[in-house]
Amino acid sequence: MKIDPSSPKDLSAQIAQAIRDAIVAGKLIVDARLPSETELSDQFNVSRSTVREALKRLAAQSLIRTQRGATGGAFVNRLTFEDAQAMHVTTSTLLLSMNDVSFTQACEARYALERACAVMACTRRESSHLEKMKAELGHQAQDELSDEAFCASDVAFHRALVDSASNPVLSYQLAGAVEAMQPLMNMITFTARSRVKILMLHGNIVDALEQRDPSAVKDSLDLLESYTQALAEDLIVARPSG
Amino acid sequence: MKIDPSSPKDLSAQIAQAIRDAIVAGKLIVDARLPSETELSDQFNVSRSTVREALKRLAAQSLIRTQRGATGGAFVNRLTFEDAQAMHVTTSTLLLSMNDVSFTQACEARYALERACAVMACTRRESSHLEKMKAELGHQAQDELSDEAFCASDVAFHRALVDSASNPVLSYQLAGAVEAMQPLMNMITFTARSRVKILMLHGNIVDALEQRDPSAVKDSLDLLESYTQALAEDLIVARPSG
DNA sequence: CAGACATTAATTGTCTGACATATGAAAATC
DNA sequence: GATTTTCATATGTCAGACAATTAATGTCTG
Repeated sequence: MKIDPSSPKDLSAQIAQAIRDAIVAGKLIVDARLPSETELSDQFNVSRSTVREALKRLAAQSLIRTQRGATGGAFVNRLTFEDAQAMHVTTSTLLLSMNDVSFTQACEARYALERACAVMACTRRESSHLEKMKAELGHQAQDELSDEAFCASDVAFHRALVDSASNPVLSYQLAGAVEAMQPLMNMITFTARSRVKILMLHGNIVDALEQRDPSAVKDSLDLLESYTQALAEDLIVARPSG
Repeated sequence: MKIDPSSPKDLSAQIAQAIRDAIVAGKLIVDARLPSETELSDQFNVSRSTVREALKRLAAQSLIRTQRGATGGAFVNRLTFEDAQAMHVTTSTLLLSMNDVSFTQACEARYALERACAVMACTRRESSHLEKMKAELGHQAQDELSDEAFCASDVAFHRALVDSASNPVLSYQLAGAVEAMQPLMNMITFTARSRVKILMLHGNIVDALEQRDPSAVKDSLDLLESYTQALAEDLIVARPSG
């Protein structure tokens, strides 16, 4: 692991990259302990502060964890699906909010991915998944729900749908797409009538899943997508200024 | 933005979180300049080193960029699809390598997502996409290619397929799934015979896309998935120890 | 001997102050 | 007016110190 002091990049960035490469290449395996900060500063011939900045960069990516005390130090972290998913959601949310992606485009991507799960979910879904979805339906039927709460339940419903495909890799990949949509969905004002319609469409999805009917699931998702897009369309027409 | 000195979390982690929250909430917009490190250390009542560690954490997530000099400082970064995609690929790759995810599971997720693009690609694909895919086919036909190079071309082919759906949100989401598979694919030894077969299946996909035939694209992808899974199956049988 | 308690050593977390380096803007000079 | 110099400001790096945490070790006591 070599460092170039004349590189345009910060020393701490170079050191972080060197350690990251070692992890990706498998030279540092999970739970392996890195040399202490003092040892690293000797190896790289930089100050301890610089090493620490490098380690903080890696910690921000959940690549390492640190522990104080006698047997402490920095350890290669096992990246869990949970951690990765949380990072993915944050990144996706910011990506959408910072790049004025059209609602149409984001929505299209989301439903395209969800449809991909639908077929698998039909063969794999268990009763617990259906119960989770039905619980969310019950929640969405409450009149006094705020728009935000309605959207949050909507996200939970779709997360359950994705999870019912019983493939954690798929769930992880789709979490970003589904959850990152929430801020955009929150912009929609759901009237009582639109809520009833969405509830009905959600019900169709659950029914189709219950009967393990892939094409019915696909059709219900298509309808829901069209309706969501139409609601967003109305929003743009109603508020052309903002 | 408040900091709790008695919290179990590091001060630098708390400060990073506070600034991150401000960015996500839109209180700090793109290209906004953060207070200088000295000002931040006064505001949070911590030392400059602690502030710097917090800023490095944010920089590691591409949330800010820093610039030296008189008018320099830390600025809120516009997260580009390119940045987000690179981060997603790194995370996904590590996630798969650290959690002994089965080839079957990862492969299944990948093809499920690709199928989702297929329908859209049929209506949206442009000739440039087809040309890119055909170029990769030509590449894959070369006998002297190493297994690694063959896999790399395979990834490029599938990336082109995903991109031909012309939805950047979709491309971003799928890049992780497709590219993270490469290390797993690299474990497969591609015989001359299996290469010919894969080449043929890839050809079928391109043909179906050219004719804008969604069900034909889907069928070719199904065949390719089955064949890939079968190759992996052979690998496990042939090398049960490793 | 067993358990409670104190000591110690190792390690990260934080602070302080200094200097190096980069860079735009203002001032001085031609 | 154009060019050069100076300067102020900001991040990048370094060095050294102390605080806080924690496991291992040593010590005392019953």
